[in-house]
Amino acid sequence: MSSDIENKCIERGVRLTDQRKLIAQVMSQSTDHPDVDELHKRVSKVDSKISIATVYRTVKLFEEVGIVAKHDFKGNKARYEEASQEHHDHLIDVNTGEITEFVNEDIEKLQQKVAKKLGYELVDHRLELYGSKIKK
Amino acid sequence: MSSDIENKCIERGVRLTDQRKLIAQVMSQSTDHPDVDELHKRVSKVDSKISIATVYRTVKLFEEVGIVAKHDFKGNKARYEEASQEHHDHLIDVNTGEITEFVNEDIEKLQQKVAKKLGYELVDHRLELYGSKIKK
DNA sequence: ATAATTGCAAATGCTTTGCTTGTGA
DNA sequence: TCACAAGCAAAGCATTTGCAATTAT
Repeated sequence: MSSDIENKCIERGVRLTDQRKLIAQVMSQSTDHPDVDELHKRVSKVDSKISIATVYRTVKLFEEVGIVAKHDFKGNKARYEEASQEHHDHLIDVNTGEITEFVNEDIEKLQQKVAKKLGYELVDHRLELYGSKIKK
Repeated sequence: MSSDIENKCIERGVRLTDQRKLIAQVMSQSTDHPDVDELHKRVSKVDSKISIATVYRTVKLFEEVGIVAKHDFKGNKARYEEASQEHHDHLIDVNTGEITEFVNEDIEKLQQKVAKKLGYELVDHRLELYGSKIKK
């Protein structure tokens, strides 16, 4: 019954309030990458009294403890997704905003290589592809 | 005497005011990637009456006509650089904010390939590496 | 001449925060 | 019980904009 996110909260000492449980549940069910407004809309359907400040605080907290991932794609407000074990990057449809996740090991390796060559240890990276659907 | 940016303005029908000339000159001389505040500081040394609103407007205009490039690196305000003919990506020093530009054709090709495989035509992309200097 | 640009301050949009009341462990 | 969380409204921060005065062509 309790979601994966809820378990992670318990593990990581995050106090479980009704609001957090609800936000966790909505995040778990979301397959897209909602922004805070959208998240607030979704949780409001269940609890109409929940404040958007709480959504902001919760999403930030969840990010800090590694439960969700935050993305600042071009020209938009921050969007969130449940943190997954496997790293992946994103392709954003420039027409619809739709997001496709992908993994490419070759690119990952090349990034490491580039950083090293420049004298850096790679601690993070951001790779976003922006594209428009090819009609077939 | 007139900078490269000034010539581009003339070519592209951008009216040349003293403020724009000054901002163009400062951008041309900058080898780093200054944000609007920093740009405003630099131009203010020459013209103390220039408004930050003008810097915002100018930088936006220059971007629209392809004279400068805007970057929204993680967690910071927008930073700008003079648009260069050759595409490049950025490695950001997480400790100092220092930026190193790089080009990697293999990564570029792989990005095209990934997009294509997912059914998209690649129209834009963003690749940023975040690293910390390796002491030797 | 006159349409575009500036400077200023007010407005914006997203996000954070102070404070008082409510609540999970 | 009592430190922490929620709700609300106010504050912050980067950026944009309305308007009257100024300027480039």
